[in-house]
Amino acid sequence: MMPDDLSPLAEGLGESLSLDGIERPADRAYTGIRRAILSGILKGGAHLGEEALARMTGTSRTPVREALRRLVGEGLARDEGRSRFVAEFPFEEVAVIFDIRARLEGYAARLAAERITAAELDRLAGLIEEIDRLSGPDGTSTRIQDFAKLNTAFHATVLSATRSPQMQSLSAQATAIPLELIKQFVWSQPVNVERSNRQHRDILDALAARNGNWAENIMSAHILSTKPVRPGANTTQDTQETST
Amino acid sequence: MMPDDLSPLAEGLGESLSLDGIERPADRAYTGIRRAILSGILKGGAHLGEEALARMTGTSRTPVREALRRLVGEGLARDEGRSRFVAEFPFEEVAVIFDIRARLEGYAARLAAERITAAELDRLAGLIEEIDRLSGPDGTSTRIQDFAKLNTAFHATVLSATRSPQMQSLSAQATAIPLELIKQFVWSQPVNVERSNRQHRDILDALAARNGNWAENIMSAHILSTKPVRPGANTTQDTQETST
DNA sequence: ACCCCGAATATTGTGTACAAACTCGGCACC
DNA sequence: GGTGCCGAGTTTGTACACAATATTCGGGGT
Repeated sequence: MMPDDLSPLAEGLGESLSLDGIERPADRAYTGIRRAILSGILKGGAHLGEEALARMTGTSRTPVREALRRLVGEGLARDEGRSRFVAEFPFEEVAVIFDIRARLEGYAARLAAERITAAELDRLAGLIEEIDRLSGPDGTSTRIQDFAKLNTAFHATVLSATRSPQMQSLSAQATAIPLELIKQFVWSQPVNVERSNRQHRDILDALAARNGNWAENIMSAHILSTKPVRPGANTTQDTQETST
Repeated sequence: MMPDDLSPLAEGLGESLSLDGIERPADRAYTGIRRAILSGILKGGAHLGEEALARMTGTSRTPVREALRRLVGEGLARDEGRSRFVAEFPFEEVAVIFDIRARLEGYAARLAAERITAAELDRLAGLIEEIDRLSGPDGTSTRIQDFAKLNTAFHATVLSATRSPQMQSLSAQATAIPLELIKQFVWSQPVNVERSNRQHRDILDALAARNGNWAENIMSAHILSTKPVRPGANTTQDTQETST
């Protein structure tokens, strides 16, 4: 049975990897709006009108509404009165989010150290090698997009090794930040890719050793090492209120 | 001093104060389903049929749908295939959630120590006194419901003192757990109310002293002191993988 | 007897119509 | 000339109708 009803305006931006080839409106609306926010097409503070988003994503208002609810829940959009707006991330807030991630994913690494499987450890090792291959050939940058993908996969693997739905849900929320901000602050320095991967190796070692304390602390340090620095700050102190 | 500070997550057990007596269907659906889950009326693993919930809450499927999305986002419901089910909280997961809360709210206390206002400090002091009055007159228990409300208000005040929407959103999610489980594990021992309030006083002192390190650690300890213990465990070790 | 296939049923997904609430602008009245 | 009220337009909220899909049960075939 072939669905002859291939969506009329199917081209759009959607290059989804849906297994069936079709993509349900709800997903298209959600991923479409989300990507628009994360990529900066929809800027912080922009009004999220349902009608306009429905046109933009090629669906109707119903899927858009549900997408908006989810986005509000994830912190990418905010309710304000009756309508919704793209969440804004002032620098202070981004800094807080990184400190939260340091603690959250640190604890995740602790849990993972107890529960991770050999297969998952292998996968982490594979990802580390892939990242190495990225930074190996041509000097450093230009592949930031690829690095981001592999890096996300690495962290996602650790997260899923916790076997905790709450942990995964909370981390997902804490990780959802417009890339603009990250790129702007962190990934401007190309050296970070190699350092980051060295830390990945340490994390893998800690997990393989089943050393929860080590895993928590190295993961926490890993994330703090990527914490953005306020543009106008040259070197030390200032917003370094973090430690334990 | 109740008017100004209406924290977003103050709805815990709180009864909504419908101004006109009218309540919008969306709210009724959301709070209705949420309370049903938290109170145990809808048990873990129960199927959340939209039609049935619409009848139960006296609305139509549309508000129910949006409520379900939000609940999934909060971790109280889970998607499974096409439909939704009440989230289950095995003991291991509850333990993890408390460890997460210890870190999350601990960091919240650190932030609050930097940003809290005198008015908020006063409010905290007032709440502590109210809790004292609860446990003062008649021995201990029976007022667990009142304690829960004041305790929630205390923590919500600290959270809102962080001025961080993400922190508040994440904590709200980490705090949403069916009360059944908490009561069953933690509040069975009546002594905890007094000890808990002594810790509240310490937290207040740390905040008033603007000592972020102290605040983080005492808050973390406070939450860990209420962490459930596996029913079959008598005394020490076992699931005590937590520390830093 | 068992397996596979198909229809009937139940449940969710989507679109749309309509209602309610808010906004903004103009006009009248003070 | 300023202020307040009222109405048109816009946007969100709610309900319902219909479509699509999963599920279950029954029948027929091997």
